Amino acid sequence: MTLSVQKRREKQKAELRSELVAAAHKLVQEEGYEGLTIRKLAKRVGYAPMSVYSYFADKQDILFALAEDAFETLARRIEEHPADDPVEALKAVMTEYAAFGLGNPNEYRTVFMTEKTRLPEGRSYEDMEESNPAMKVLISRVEACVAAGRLKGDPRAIATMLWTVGHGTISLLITFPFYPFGDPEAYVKRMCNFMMASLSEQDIPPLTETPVDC
Amino acid sequence: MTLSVQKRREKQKAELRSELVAAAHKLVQEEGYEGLTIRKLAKRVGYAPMSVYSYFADKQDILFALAEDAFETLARRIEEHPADDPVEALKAVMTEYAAFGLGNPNEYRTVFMTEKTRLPEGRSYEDMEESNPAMKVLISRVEACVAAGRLKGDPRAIATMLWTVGHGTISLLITFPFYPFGDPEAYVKRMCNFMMASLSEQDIPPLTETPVDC
DNA sequence: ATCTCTTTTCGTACATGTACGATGCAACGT
DNA sequence: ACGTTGCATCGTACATGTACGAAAAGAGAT
Repeated sequence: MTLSVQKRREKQKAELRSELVAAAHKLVQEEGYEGLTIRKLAKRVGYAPMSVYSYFADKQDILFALAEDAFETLARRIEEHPADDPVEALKAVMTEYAAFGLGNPNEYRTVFMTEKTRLPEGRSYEDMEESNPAMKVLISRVEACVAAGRLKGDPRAIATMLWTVGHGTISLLITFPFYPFGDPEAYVKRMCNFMMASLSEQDIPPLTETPVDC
Repeated sequence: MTLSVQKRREKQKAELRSELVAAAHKLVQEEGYEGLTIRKLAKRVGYAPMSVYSYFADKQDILFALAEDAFETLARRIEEHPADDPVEALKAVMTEYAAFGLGNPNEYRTVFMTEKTRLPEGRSYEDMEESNPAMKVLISRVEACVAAGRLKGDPRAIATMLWTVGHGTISLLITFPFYPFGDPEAYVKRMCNFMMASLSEQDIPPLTETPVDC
């Protein structure tokens, strides 16, 4: 029964890992994001500091795990959102996404604004789409708009452009809170409406490998 | 001559500071961005590590100083750019800006993607516009487009929206190089052209403090 | 039961940013 | 000339992430 032993080991390891994530979560709740240190986390679960590295490659890996939890909450909130009109449904993705980013700047930052030295255990962008539930629902709602004739063009390209603008909006609002964007929510809605109005009047070609002249 | 003494002191200090910046620059050239440490920098100029803190508040401050140099180069490159048509001149700002960001990801990151705990010695967004030469030229070229009747609406709002999209484009390209945007330059041009086409068909209202419903 | 090999745990050590306070020096008031 | 005051310099110390390798624990073969 070598296999079953292997499995048990892996399950144990996964359990300990999520115990660590839970402890990290609590630590962040109690002492703030910068209060999360390897040593404190280890002490919480009764480990030696270096033992944490049996479960996480480095500190970033822990932060990613925390952020992943948060993003799952986001995906759930998006799904729960009413979606009568396909365009409104798509707008809801962007506004929920923005609300999440503004409400969870640390998590947003670790996922979307930190250097990706190594992609976390995955290998291609497909992992990113798989692992980022928000991206999946974004594409599917773009496809719904295209199917309904409300948008025209390549769904992936449209989704990528929406992502680009949404990310630009959120990350600037996070990084420069003192810049006079005006009301953050109003600015998010402005960009969202602007994009939908603009996209609905153009046929968006697929993303291409070859450079194109101006 | 109390004043002259004061001035001399300040000048000396400024000189030493730029000597430090120069040394930091050389260090980065030679050993890469993460090779820049306070201790190495201090050793280069024959100081004790802690003496560096007489000239910089912290390490971020040094990185900002390095980035400022780089951004001045960017501003110069933009100014040098041919600008027959006002719309083309505006597009040139975005493409040059993007080329700079993609070519100097570290500097771009320190200025636009790191947490702003304390704004560097300044106090309001005006400092940011003053200190960021690229922003100044962006606004002035937007104003030129509005004056020429090629764009309609509030120049600051238009510039901010362009900045938002440009930043989203650059920062995603920097952060997710493996995502299939296609050719980076092509993607930059796509977003640039898309924005100009879209903006030219809408009247952009000023940024507002009050939230607006959808 | 004993030995071997793998995996998990952890002790030690190091580089780094930086807080705190001491030291020395230069300008100034008397 | 002399004490005072302010400031530049720096020595020491600490928290932190983490590399390296040792110790311990567990599984399988004999």
